[in-house]
Amino acid sequence: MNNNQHIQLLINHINQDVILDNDVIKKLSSIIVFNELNKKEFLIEPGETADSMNFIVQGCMRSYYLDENAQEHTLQLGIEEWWINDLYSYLSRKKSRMYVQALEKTLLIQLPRLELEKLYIEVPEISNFFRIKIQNAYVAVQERVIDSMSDDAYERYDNFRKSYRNIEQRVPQYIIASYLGVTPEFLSYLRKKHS
Amino acid sequence: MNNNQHIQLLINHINQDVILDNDVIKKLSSIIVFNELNKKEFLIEPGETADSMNFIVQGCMRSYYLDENAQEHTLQLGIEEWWINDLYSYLSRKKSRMYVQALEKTLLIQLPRLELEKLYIEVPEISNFFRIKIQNAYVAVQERVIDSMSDDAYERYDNFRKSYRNIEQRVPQYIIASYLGVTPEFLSYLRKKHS
DNA sequence: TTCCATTCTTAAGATACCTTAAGTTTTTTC
DNA sequence: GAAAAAACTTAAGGTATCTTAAGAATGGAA
Repeated sequence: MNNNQHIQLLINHINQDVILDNDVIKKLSSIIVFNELNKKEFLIEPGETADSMNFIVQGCMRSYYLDENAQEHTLQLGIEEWWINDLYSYLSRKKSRMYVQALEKTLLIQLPRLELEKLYIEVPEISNFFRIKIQNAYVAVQERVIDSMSDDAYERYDNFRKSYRNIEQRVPQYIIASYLGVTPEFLSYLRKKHS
Repeated sequence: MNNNQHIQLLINHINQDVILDNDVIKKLSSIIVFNELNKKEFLIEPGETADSMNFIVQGCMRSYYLDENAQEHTLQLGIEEWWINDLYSYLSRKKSRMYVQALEKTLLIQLPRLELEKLYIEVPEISNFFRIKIQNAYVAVQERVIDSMSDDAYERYDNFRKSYRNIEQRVPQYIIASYLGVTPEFLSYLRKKHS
């Protein structure tokens, strides 16, 4: 695949929510930065500030943080046509406390914050699109709070498999466990019990 | 207290984040709606759509939802000078699945969405202010996900007391339990054990 | 002031989930 | 293709939290 096809993937994705004309597509294309990450490579590490929106063209990524006991907790997973970021750092412009990492060799389209914000002024559709994305991110996080309070671990795992059918096979189980908030051993036990 | 003093409370609150001149204050004042709720009265119930931003002038409120087993789960608590809402419903304009309820006789200042959005166009400071509030809401929810994965129930209770010192005394313990994600019996047990 | 409803506590027994440790399987590296 | 590293499984024993049920304390209404 060449860069034009990659850009087309992004345009099609955005077109699902708002309509972009050719002029806007040209403007948007002009601020795109491609970034290729190897497996296990970090896009963001604690102390850095997230300064772009990141669209996965090809590959698989996650964001996670380490608690006081150096335990990993995965906050977000993403594959092709998902956005990945530390949205907190991006929005607040403060230093991240998280890692954003490639789980496979991954190709990203990045939209730098400063140039994107200039585009918002000229192109309300782009502004609307990211407003919707940020709303969705809020809803997704709130859903997790709700789930973590009302569901037990197996129900959460079951929900996860339904919502992320394509992701499950590509991600090690210990990372799924760290997303669900259980130990890998307990997830393994649950899988056996319900199989 | 009279309405002008109540409006002043809101203005002072907003002034902590952005600077409003007299002209803006006049415009903002003109869209304010006061709303008084009795104890246990609902501001929002499932099926309704949140159509205003709601600032607590006096009183205490919470938002919660019921899971499949009719268990209450408290998502947000607020007292004087806090905002309370179902932000998901407000932002997405979809029907709420939550209750937003007064825990005491409560006086609100409401800013209707349609008029507020008109103001955003004229007054970027107001738009910025709510952008910051929504960012903060996102961060707060994400903090809860992180806490629920890394802390045990007593740590969460301890964090809650530090963050919401003024709220703890005004809210029944079973509601705090439903915020922390534990049973009231277990919270009672924890309090005794650590006292 | 009394009564009824609401909230809080206590305790016993049950369950979900964790810790540790060891062995097995799969993936990566050279 | 062999060796090393990473990921997964199993199982035993422990801890955190829940369920149920009953009684005690508190608060609101008449």
